[in-house]
Amino acid sequence: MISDKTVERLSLYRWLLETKVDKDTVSLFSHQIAAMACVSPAQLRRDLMTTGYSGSSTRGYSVKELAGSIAGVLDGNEPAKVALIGMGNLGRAIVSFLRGRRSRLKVVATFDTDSRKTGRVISGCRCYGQNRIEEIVTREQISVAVITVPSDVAQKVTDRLVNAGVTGILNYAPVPLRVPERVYLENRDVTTALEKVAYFARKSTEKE
Amino acid sequence: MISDKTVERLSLYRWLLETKVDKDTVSLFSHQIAAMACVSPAQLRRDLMTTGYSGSSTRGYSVKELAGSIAGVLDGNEPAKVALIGMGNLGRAIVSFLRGRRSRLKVVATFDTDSRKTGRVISGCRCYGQNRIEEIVTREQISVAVITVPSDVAQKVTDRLVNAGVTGILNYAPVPLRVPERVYLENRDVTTALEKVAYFARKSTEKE
DNA sequence: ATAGTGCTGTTACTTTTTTCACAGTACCTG
DNA sequence: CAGGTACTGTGAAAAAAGTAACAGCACTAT
Repeated sequence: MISDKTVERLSLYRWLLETKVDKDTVSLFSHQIAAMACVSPAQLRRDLMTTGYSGSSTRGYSVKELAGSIAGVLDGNEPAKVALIGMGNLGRAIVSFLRGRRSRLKVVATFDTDSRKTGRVISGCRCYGQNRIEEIVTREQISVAVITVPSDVAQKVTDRLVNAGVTGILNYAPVPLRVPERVYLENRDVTTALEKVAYFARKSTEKE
Repeated sequence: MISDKTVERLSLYRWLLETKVDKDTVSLFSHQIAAMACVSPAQLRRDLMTTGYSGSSTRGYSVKELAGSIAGVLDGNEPAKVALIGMGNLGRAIVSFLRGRRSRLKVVATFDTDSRKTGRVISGCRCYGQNRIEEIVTREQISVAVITVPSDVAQKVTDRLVNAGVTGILNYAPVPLRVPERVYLENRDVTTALEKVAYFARKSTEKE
């Protein structure tokens, strides 16, 4: 099993290869990719081990082949279907951000309780009432959910999503969620992140 | 020096103590707080060691005192000043999310290049032109910045912020940023996070 | 050809983070 | 007031993550 952090970096490497490399650059050395990703060359090579792809000692890694190799690890046969629950400011921002991005991830449904939003297409994606979570998630075989609802309903929404078959959750609500072992959960609370940054920012200035 | 992860969890504990505990609950045991935070009791106790605060073996931790003790570690004398650069959808969402939150972090300025936004107050915060970053950051002694600009200008904006004295950066642009040693950087790319979740979601369903 | 170069893949090591386990403690009970 | 209980604080062990180091390779230059 590939680790958390490695998967994250693989995703980054691929993105760099696909978007930040000249079209006429055929191959790159580990230290070049590592520099772009701001990691050590050793770390990069170690991460790439998990993909099974081998570079050449004189030419480095073929940009195209490496990207394909990473894709082979990260991607499934078809794009993962994603639901987003809670079309507040943050929810809308994320949906529109994800639109126009690469299509390995497809936001196929959004949900809200506000009847002014439900039934309409917002940021290019159909918004359903939250009472239809089970129905739509099951029907569309959605496996990934992004939670951007207020924190007091986040656990309830989560339980319903998990029940309906979701196995990965990206949580932006500032509350820890309880999920079964088999469900992968990533928390992205803005406040906590900012407090952490502020703490280290302060420590950094205090030292001088 | 307290670690990354510990600081994050301390921030979470405090939030739980302040918002998720009955006003008439005077004290809690480690396993109770740990359950709320979805961590192990041992982890919680170890984290609390860094604050120097001690609980009682029969009563547990005083809610009020513990929160105060965590604050003593996390907070500086005055609230940290925060700037947010890039008032697109995501930037506005974050600013309005942070407003009405607790005031240990104060978003004192936002920046954008769009002249329809600059000079106005958006989501309760004054928006300046990006050409004034140095001026305002220096004048207001802003130490923390949130970056929500398009990825192609993120590095340039970062360099200017760092130059103007920012020592902590929360980066939402999907690009790795190069910062000097002394500056703390936290990346929060949405796409990468989603790809990671999708990967583990898929692994989870594949196993069955 | 052959020596030299500069890379890769991988193993061994170091550091960081988490978990375990238990001595010590304050209270409660009869 | 002795024995029991359920907790805390923390050293020690384990696990995870990152770094260093180097053998081996493919090519270049002479």
